[in-house]
Amino acid sequence: MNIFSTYRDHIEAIIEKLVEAGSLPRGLDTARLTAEPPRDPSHGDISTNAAMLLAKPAGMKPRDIAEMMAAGLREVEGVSEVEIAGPGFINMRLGDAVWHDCLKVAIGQGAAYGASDHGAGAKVNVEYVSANPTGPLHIGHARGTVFGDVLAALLDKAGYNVTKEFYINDAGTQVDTLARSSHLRYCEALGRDIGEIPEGFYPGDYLKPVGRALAELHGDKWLDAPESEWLADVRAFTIDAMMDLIRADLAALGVHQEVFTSERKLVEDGMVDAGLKTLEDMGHIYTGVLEPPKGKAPEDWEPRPQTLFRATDFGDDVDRPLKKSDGSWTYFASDIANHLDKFRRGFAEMIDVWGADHAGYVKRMQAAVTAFSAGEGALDVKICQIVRLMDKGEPMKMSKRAGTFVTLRALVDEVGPEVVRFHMLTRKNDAQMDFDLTAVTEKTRDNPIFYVQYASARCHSSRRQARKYFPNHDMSLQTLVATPISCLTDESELGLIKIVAGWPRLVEAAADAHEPHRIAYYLYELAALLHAFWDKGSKDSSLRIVQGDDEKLTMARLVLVQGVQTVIDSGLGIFGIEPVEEMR
RNA sequence: GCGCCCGUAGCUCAGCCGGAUAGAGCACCAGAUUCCUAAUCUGGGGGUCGCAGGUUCGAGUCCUGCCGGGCGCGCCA
Repeated sequence: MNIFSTYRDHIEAIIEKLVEAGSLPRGLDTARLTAEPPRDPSHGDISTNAAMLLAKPAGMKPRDIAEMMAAGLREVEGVSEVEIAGPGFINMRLGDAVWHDCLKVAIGQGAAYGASDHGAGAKVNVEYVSANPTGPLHIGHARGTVFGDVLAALLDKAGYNVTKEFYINDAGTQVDTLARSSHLRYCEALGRDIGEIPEGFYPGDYLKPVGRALAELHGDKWLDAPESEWLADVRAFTIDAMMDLIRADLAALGVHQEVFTSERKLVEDGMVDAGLKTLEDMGHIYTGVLEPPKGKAPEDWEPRPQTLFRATDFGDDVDRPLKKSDGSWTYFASDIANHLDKFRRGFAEMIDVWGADHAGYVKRMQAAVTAFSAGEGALDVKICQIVRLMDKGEPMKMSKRAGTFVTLRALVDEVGPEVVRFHMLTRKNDAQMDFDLTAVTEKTRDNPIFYVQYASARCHSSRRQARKYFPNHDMSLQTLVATPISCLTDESELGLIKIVAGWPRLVEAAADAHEPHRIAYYLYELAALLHAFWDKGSKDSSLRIVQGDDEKLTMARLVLVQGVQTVIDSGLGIFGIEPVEEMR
């Protein structure tokens, strides 16, 4: 149940009645009609723009429409007060009982609270991480990984049918380099002195075990063999090993993706040829010559006829090449096949999470999706800006020599997966952000994850206290749901309840906007209200949660606390974080 | 040269597909504290929302042009 959409329905019904009565003209468009909490709570609980929205098409004054609607709204169950304000806002106040009901519904649903069928089970594909399989994940992957994972969880919560996908870039020249590097380690494992790892090879120690495994499996048959004999086998073996490494890194962060699509396999299975054939049949491919980029022409640039995709027909700036000069497909070509494959698997809605350095690639990919799906498919690309790793307010230099934090795993080991997950979502994805190793583990209000967890701990603490005072009182969820709570009328109590009641709406809005960071801000706000309420109890003991001499009031307050806990559980659940019960 | 992203308080950032006097945290100043604890709370000062136009009942939010910062710009992925 979403209280705001419930009242939006009431508003629409009233408009309909006014139309029937001839007070408003027929055919009014109410798509942009809102029923939302006003920014300033003193204006009421729910505000609607209906009168202002309808004024022009109806040819009437906003305030006249507002007057008519206000009369109707006053009759709606649960509405205690209706006011017309400003240029024609209609502000409603709801009776306490409405909010009390919301609270009961919330705790009754537990951690599932906020889940809805908003997405109507529509299939959505979220592709994220998608790193080159050439080594362990590094710090730069952290943000996009967490972002994609939590966005997927958020969409799932909002009622979409979500698939979490990893696209393996295993078809380019970089995996040949990987194979050669791996072969070097294989030689090393067989006792050959390889000296320093030469330029142009991957130097990481993580290839040593791969070399040893190759030696064990294949003996010395590739020791002095020409590359053509071992490259494919070594490459396949090493990519598998790297993917195991990456999957382990992801698991350490709490990330588990379901589908891993191999670029190489797409190419080998002929998916790229078939996909591009589709585009060609639609007339979106031609052979032409591109202009050199202005201002920054490559030195060896020379005009050359190429196989091009008509990206300019779909909003891109220039047409994009699909084939390299050696005749093989470009990365873009196989990525088209990748997205076409997803589309054919039933995903009309696709979301890709990319790093900032890929921003220039967005338009062409969206153009391609629009082209091959004839406008039926939609691709949203979420660009995650870079994260500056800091320590005590100073940027950390990340050279491989000095840096112990170049790998994602090292970061997770240092501060814990939950801190990484939460902190990466405390900013909009397209804003740059800092990750301060010291600050994220500090126990202060400045550290959002701590602040929220502290609120969770206080909720549990109050229950523990209550049990001490009333050891015989059943405090199960069933009992709490049946507990009378009409005594919760203090402003701070109702404020908390309203935030709890607003949770389903927030989940829907965050899901629609593909903006998981809104969850973090909401939880922070909820925590702030709880801490404020808690502190009020130390000034006015009648507001303390646990009232040693008033069992009924204590139980009612526990319902409130349970509501707060429910939202924290639900929100942290989306983040993949376990709420704490105590912080001692 | 072109494209994308960003520009809101001294600092770091929110601002819910245009809405009512622009919000937090940090820092600074002054106070509070029997439940989880000075790890928290209350109050205060502080902003021409980069600049200039435009769209309309109404713009931090949409459009155009500038300024400043970041990223990218055939045969890398």
